[in-house]
Amino acid sequence: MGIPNLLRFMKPFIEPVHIKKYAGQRVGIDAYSWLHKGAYSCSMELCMSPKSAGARRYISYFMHHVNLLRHHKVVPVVVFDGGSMPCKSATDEDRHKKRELSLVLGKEKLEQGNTAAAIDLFRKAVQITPSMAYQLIQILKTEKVEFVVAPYEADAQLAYLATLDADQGGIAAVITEDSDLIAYGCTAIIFKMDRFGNGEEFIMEKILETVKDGLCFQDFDQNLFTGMCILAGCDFLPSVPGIGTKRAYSLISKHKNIDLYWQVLSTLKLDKRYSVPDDYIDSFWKTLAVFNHARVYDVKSKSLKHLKPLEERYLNYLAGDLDILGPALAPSMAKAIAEGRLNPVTMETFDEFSRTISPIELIDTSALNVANQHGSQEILTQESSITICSSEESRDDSIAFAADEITSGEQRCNKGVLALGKFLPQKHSSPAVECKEVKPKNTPDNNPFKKRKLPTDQGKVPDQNELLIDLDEEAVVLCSSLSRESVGPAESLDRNGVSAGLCWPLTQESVASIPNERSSKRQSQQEAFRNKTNKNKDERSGLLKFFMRL
DNA sequence: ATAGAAGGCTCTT
DNA sequence: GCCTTCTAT
Repeated sequence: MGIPNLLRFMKPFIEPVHIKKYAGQRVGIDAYSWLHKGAYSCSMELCMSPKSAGARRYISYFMHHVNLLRHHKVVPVVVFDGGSMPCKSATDEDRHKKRELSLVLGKEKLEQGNTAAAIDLFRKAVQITPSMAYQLIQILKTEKVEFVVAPYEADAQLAYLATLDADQGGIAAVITEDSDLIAYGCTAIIFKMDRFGNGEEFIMEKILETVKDGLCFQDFDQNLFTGMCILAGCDFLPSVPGIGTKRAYSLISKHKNIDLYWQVLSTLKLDKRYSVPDDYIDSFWKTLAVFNHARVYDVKSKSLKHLKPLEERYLNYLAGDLDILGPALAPSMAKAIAEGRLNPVTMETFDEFSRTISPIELIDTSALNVANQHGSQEILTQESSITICSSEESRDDSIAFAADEITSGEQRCNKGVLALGKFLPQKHSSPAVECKEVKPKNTPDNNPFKKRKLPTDQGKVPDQNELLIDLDEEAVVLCSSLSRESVGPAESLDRNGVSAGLCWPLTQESVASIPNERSSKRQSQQEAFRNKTNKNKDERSGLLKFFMRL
């Protein structure tokens, strides 16, 4: 993925950073990278029973990270991939086939009882489907998190947003794992951000002016930098065999002038050591055009734009063939895609039965089982309680868990705390008011946003084991990802049924600040919860309830 | 002998 | 993405 070895090559210019550096600013998120990481935590479930509650752990993972940003006052802007680029289809096919193979092999191993090997293969088989993205989008909507589905590459969309001012919907930096962002000329990128908010920062401006470890990009501009990336190999165009980041760098360094690319490419072609495919030069120009002028969605005009305005000279080497950027889309379509209503691959409306998932569902039922195992004593804390009413299995059980109590100062990720509560008997497995957030017109989706597809026959029937949350006058309902407290508990239980102590990624520092923060914030949170609660109540009429007494 | 590319295995909680 | 092996100088 991305440019092989580019990050290692650029290491001297990449510095540690904490997300709080961007407090008060908008930061873009490459949704795919978090979806993919989150999917590791439930790869088996995603492969074997995509509709189970367990298969949705990737959403919890994602929302945790979103909440980490919010905790640090960073405004997240989530960007999803849209349609696939024609020139990338070879790469995509390849990956897809490997994944399908792993899936088949994984199922075989599972049947043979070799779980370890199966899990291994399922991890390799994990794919991010449009359906997964769509489900996450429903959560983002209820959580009022800004998002946009790119017409094509999310990377291009992110790079575009990074060129805008915040008041125009722009972002100050991008969080991703994909080095393609560098090739797109993104100005500020945070790689490898962990659950505490620590990451590695790449600032384009610094790179272009600093000299370090024998590397000097002072004679480079953005365009040359992108050219170097392409020479080193990218998803759109494999490099000439034998050329990697180092040689790409020296090739560009040696010919730093306007006509450089012609010189670079001809020296390459003349060099007997390398065999340059005949169409390489042509492909090179086209790839450069993609990185420079990819189609992106412009929220202001609600239509497609180019990442950078098209110039005459690019039109030349494209020979007018703009289709390599992906087909142009009518504004109405671009808008529907961007807003997550239209599947960018099939151009069909998302299945109307795709369930709208309440944030509350993020609570994995396994958490309930855990609570059971541990007995209510152990999971009691005085401060708060959450009452959970599960639809089927736990109607008589008397337990729950809640959020709160982030104490132990010595550990940097402290105990997620369980509090008490009890399961309410379930009275209304009622024809629950359906969640009708989306009103599509036609048919089944199952079609991925992009490549990496997986047959996910979407259930038309809600899972039976969803949690139901009831409301109570004196209770404040927490919506799972609305606050630290709310998400903590569910996630703090790992799949072995043990409180994992990872309730919230807190640094020593932020742990120290919590008490004050909490008292001052509690009131407004209560208000917010109440509002939200009432709204949810109306909307979902009794589906999913989750109490917290304060 | 050495630099740089290519290939293999890992990644989550 | 990192670590190891391969290959060309």
